[in-house]
Amino acid sequence: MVRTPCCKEEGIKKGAWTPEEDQKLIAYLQLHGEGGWRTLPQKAGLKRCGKSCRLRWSNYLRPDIKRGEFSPEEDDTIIKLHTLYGNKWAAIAASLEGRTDNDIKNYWNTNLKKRLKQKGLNPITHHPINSTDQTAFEPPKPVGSSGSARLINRVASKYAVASNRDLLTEIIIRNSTFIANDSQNPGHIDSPTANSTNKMAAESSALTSILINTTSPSSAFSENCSFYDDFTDFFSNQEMSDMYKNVDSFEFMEELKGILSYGNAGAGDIY
DNA sequence: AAGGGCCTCAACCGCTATAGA
DNA sequence: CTCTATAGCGGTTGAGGCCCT
Repeated sequence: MVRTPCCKEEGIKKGAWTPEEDQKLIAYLQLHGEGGWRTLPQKAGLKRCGKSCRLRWSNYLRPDIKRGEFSPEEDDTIIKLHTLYGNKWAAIAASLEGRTDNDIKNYWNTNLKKRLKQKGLNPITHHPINSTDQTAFEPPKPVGSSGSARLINRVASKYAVASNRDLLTEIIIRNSTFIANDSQNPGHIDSPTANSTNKMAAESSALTSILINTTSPSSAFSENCSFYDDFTDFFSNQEMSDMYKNVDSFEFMEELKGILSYGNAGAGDIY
């Protein structure tokens, strides 16, 4: 399709916008509203292409744009949504009021990506770097699998060596409690078709089974782990999907990483 | 003080999607 | 259905500021 170039005409200014240009654009848009970007520059007295005007407005001048530092809550949201969406900046921006996709993209590339790397996580997959266990570290599936169960698989196979069994037990059970509570939240799951007590019992049972039966943890967790399988007996696909969206895997991961002997996995059993 | 390297982020580029004539 | 204008998206660039030597 042949398109008329929007920014290649003679006399079109490029580069940083001056305060005068901003004022002209704001004044015009306040008077006439958004739209008609192609003819806007001429009408507003700007030597810019329409696209440049639109971007300047939508990324910088719009009154509802939030500027300044990102809060820790926003950081968390971006990281979590990046796990789900990847580099879909517009989708991520939709969940952060006042932030533009450009802002988030820049912030990700300059801050969050580095932060994940420093924590030993691959910023693309969000999985621990240098993992060789592809079974346990497969990319997340958006539907039909439980984030928490999968996470436990990963954590267990990677970090269980030289870990403190009691702490691991406590954390996983707490995480299971969270899931059970979440299932009772009418905003998340349509109806409590499965008894949440049974769910917790199933999870605890699966967990106990894993912990008791695992004597060579690095392979046993991923190869023999029945945790995910047990989950599927008690949760519908929709519930699994909802759980995946809502379980706070990153907090969970961070907590585990702080406690387990991360990066120091030598030979040994869970003790 | 100078200058070189690094970092940040606004802006641009190229492309696709969508609406409407 | 085709074509054009516009909107939107994600990747990339480069100016300017900061920091370190």
